[in-house]
Amino acid sequence: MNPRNIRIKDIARLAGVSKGTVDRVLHKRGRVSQESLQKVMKVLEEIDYKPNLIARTLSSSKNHRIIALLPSASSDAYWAQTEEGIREAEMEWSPYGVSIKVLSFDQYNKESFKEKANEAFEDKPDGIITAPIFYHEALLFFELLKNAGIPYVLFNTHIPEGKPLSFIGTDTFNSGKVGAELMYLGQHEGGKLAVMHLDEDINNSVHLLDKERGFREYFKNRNTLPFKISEFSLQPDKPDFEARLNRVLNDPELKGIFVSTSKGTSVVASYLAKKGKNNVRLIGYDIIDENLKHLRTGIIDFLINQNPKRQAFLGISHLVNYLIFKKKAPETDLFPLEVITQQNVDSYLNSRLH
Amino acid sequence: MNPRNIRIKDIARLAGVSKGTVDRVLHKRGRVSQESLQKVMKVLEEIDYKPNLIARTLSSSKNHRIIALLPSASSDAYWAQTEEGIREAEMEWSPYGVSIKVLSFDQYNKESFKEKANEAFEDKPDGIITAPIFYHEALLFFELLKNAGIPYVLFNTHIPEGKPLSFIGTDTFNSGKVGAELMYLGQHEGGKLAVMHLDEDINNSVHLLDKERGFREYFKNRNTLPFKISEFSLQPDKPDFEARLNRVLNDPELKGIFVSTSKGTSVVASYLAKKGKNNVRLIGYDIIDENLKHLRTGIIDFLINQNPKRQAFLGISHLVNYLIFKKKAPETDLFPLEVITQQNVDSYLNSRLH
DNA sequence: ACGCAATTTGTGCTCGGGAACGCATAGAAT
DNA sequence: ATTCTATGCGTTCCCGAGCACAAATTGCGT
Repeated sequence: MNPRNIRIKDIARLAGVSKGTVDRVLHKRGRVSQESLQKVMKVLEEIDYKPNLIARTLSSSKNHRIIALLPSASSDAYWAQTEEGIREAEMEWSPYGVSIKVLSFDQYNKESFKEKANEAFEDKPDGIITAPIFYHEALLFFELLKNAGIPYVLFNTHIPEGKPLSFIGTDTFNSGKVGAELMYLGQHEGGKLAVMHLDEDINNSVHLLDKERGFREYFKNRNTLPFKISEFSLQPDKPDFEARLNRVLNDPELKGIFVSTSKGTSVVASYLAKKGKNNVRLIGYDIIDENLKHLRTGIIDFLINQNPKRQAFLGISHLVNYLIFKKKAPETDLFPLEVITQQNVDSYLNSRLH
Repeated sequence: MNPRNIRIKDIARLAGVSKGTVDRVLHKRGRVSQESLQKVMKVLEEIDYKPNLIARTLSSSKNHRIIALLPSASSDAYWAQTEEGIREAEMEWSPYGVSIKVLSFDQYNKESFKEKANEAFEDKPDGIITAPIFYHEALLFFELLKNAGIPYVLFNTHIPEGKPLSFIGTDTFNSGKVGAELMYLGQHEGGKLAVMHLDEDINNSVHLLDKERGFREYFKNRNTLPFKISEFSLQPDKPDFEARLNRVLNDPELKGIFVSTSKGTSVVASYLAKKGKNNVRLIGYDIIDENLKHLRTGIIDFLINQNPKRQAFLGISHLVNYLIFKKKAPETDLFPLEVITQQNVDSYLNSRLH
């Protein structure tokens, strides 16, 4: 009310020019004489002008269409949570004229991604958010977007060369280290540990291998290494899957399993539950329903939360802030590596998304 | 651009009235004939009108003054982080004309709170955020605020009877359970456990006792209870403090210590470090610098993160969203109970505030 | 000195919602 | 019958930034 904010009009008055001139100086669009420029600059130096974001936005308040290009939610609870985050973000931002269209592709099929990416591009949206799990195809897509001037935000999988507006995700290498730490906790006698990658193509496994590297790194650092770590890449749809998994689980020396994906975690947990085997420490990823169940029974000992819902939600928020409020998004927004246990899982389920 | 949002003007056109009338209907300020009301209501039922938040806010874009009434940051790293959160929130919201004045009181002195609370009230701000650690004094203060129509948000300590706009904090009871779980982890042989409350007046200890209750509850639920839990309330400024603390720490059967405050955690950690005693599991609260140091050396095994910075930041955000955007804040915003370890602490330090 | 073009500067409208204002009409009070 | 009041309803301006366009000024050449 009283000490009102400084407006362009005020600067104009102080500098003895018109608001049009101040506007041109502020936006560096030239057509200003040296003299006027000096006068305005001088005033700007003295006062702390902060444009009214609300007013600025009002005039350009049109509808903003965002496309979310995601792996299909129907096949995978992880991506279902992602889509939930997208939906919540849409509710949050719809009063600002933001609409979000979700395009789903098959996470095991590059062609499907290419097809949907093309569809997204043809639609000429105002912004795109995607989980670029196919490296090369994504890069080509980004090239298109950049040329068309469509801003895009990545989450889940980082492709720095893609130069996105922003990346939202976790530090996969360190999440492996956290997994290892939790494995080591109060379990120092040594034995065998298994790192498992399930159901994943080589294409999108860079960040899974990062997790494994981190996991191994932790034990490397403690030079008295009592553990033998083996890696297993199994595919549940292959006929020999169960046999191979059994072979790993039946090893009496096996002390722990670290699974690199949320879905893989639930698969392994189910097998352990079926065999009634609770003496192996199981550490995996994410609070998807099936993992939650096994966490409560104690089959799963720890989950590392990648927070897919929040990743998607914040991705949209960064995009919207850029589109509407012209705020620059952080280059990378790395989430904390959240350790989920029986006792704190409910507090995660009950907490709000911001 | 094309499928523009529905505006008041559109509703007016569809209903065959003027926008003034629609406005009156929307805001229920009467002075509308039954006939016009019917027409407008009918249109409103058919379409999904969402007011443009940006435009709505513009007209009332005045300065909003918020007062943050907090324990002094100079004496306590926990409250220093709180103040940081306030400052970051101020930066975030200053483009919207929000200014925040921090009033600090002595966390061990009720009179100091009363004095500052009065000062805050006299200032007639547009909103108040406070950590109401003195129960009765806070209630009186809230009464004042309610009568004056000044909205207030609480964090850290919940006083539901105070009927705040919103409470931001953690579930202290369950955080005790998490502490107990971490204590029990891989440590099942039994022994003695100490719960410590340091440096706290009885006044603001309700939530500390909650933590203790939660801690005990966890062990109560596992009926084969191998641990004997004792409680110690010590005050570092008392002459016998060191002696009493020593007596607890020297017990060879002591297996773990759970400290209920951030400051207390660092005090106990320092003593353990000085004595070179690393065979006792220490679990405490918050990533303040001194705790961080001891976490890295392994003196502290786990920290439960109450996230004071984020609590304050979000408190302000809820208040601002209410004041400016007329969004109703959540009644309670309980944070997840974050488990901090050596390996994930950096990811917390590096992550952004939202 | 004049004309014309190039540059500089100012004006005014837009965005959408909020609300004061003022006009018109109907009914009540004098 | 005339004044007064209450009610209904449309118009208009405001908020502050952005931007198009018109107006004003300068500069240059003849």
